[in-house]
Amino acid sequence: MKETLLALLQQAVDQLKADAVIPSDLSVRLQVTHTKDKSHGDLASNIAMMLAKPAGLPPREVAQRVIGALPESSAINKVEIAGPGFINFFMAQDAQSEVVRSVHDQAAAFGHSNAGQNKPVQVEFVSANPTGPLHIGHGRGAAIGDSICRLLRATGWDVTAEFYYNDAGQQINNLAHSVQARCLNLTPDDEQWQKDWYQGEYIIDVANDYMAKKTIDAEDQHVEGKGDSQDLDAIRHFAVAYLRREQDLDLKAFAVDFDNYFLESSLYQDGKVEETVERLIANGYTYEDGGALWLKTTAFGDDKDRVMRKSDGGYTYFVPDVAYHLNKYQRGFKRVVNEQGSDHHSTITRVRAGLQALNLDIPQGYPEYVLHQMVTVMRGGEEVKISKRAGSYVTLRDLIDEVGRDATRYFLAARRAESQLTFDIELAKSQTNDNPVYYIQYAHARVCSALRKLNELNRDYEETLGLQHLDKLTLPAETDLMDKMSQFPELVKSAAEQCEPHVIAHYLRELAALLHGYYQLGSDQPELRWITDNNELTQARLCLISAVKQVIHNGLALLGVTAPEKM
RNA sequence: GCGCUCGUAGCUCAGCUGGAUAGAGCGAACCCCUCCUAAGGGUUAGGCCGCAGGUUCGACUCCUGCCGGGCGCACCA
Repeated sequence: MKETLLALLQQAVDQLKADAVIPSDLSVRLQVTHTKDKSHGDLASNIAMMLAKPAGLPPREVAQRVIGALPESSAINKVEIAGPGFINFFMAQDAQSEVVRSVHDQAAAFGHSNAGQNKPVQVEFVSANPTGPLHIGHGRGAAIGDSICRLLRATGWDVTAEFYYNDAGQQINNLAHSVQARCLNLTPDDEQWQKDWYQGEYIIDVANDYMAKKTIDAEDQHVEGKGDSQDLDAIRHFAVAYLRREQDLDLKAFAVDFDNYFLESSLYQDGKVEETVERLIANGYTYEDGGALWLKTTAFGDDKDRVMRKSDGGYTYFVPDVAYHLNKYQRGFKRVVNEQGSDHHSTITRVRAGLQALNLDIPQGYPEYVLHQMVTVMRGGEEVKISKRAGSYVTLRDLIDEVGRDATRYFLAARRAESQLTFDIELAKSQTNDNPVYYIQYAHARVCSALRKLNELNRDYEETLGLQHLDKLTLPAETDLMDKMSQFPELVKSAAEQCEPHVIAHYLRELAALLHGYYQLGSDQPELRWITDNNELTQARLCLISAVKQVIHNGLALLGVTAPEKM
């Protein structure tokens, strides 16, 4: 419907250029919006106000000219000039109802597009250190990152979801020592216990399994516990494998899948870190000072230069990061999205600076970042404090077990990434209308329920017949639903472009509200029920609500939330 | 102190990359089940969009400066 109008407007603009009302070389960005207020029609354009200046005419007069140049179309019922110069379009009913047909035709693909033209994009998210279970912050990253992947896939991108394991740094040494200490039956109260060791209970489990010579059996790794408390390398190897498996299981329970797992250690093994460093040196962006090797990140907008190689010979964390992103680029990912916690935002400048300093024509804004803010967990009005060192924190697994996967995913993805998020466990668990997840899912189930009811009445759902009688759907509640559904494809497109899954969550809440309102009409006036004595009308209505059901299904799928048939 | 980010109804949040009188939900006050799930619907109340300037036909949206919250400012990750 919107596309139709855009095409018509384009013709009108071309005509105005031909008539020399506006300069022929003027590039015009056509804008058509869905109106908030139905008295303003269905769609509106601000084109006249945009063209007022180049045309040298008052906006309302330009509007008159645009309308005059508009080709005849059966899709448009009425056109009005309003306010400062808006052109309001009242669309014909059959132009509105065509969306119902589209949904039936395209089904699960409705809302999808080929905007990405099958180009490769890599999305890196979660990327937690394998030093402990995933917590709610990782959960937010997982929910957002995975939804971004789904959005990009839906819009025609060739997506690779990747998890980067920092399995080579100091944190891993701390992990190994922590496990070793537990193997030796040390506790955090002992004098030998160092303060940067991990105190969590799970470390004891790792130590016990290692000593019991258990085997870690996962997709890409098979590691046996050696049972030797003196072999730190073996402990490290086992502990990392153990925790990676735990994290994988958590993610699986969260319905988050990765196409690739990338190990930081492999960058060292393959000499990629050395290679990167040498290239940076060769390009003249480094210097030695105080026994350390520095990168001139200030040449690329950083506050100060950064140490690459410490005086003890070790690399700082961002060096393998640069090597890793070079690797991404060389793997052919011209577009990369990194979803991570905003507490890591200082890496952005460094990684980008490092990539620029390689002189390989990697674009300046590479890679893209989506940063999410912290999550505060509330239980019964009390904040649940998260402290990793002390081992007392809300794990993702706990949340999934207590709250459920769907609600957890929805709540973590329903807010803009940049805003802080308060996760209310009681609210997420509640199965009432307070809870948007159930509200939306119920709308889906409600349609399913109506179709079941039809069967109980020994009547059939006749889709073809219904689609032939969509013109009978003229109630405001019905056209509102059509209008809302017709917005879905553009919404998905923009959500994917902006990497903003939360808009899908909000949209679904609104669509569900319209559906519930439509249902409720039948309480007051039986003739407004979905199932009536008039079969043609009934079938048309069933087509409409089936379409809504499909759109809710498609939208929830983008968030990784299920759409139950029954609740 | 510097950088990033946020500041919209009592609370939790939207506001489509500048558009028409700022929207939802919860909470508050009422109202609606002989009816396809009341896991629902309706009505009312509630706002100097943090503050002050600027940009223009037009600003919650863009720019600048303050104020306030979060995060980050290591030869840590």
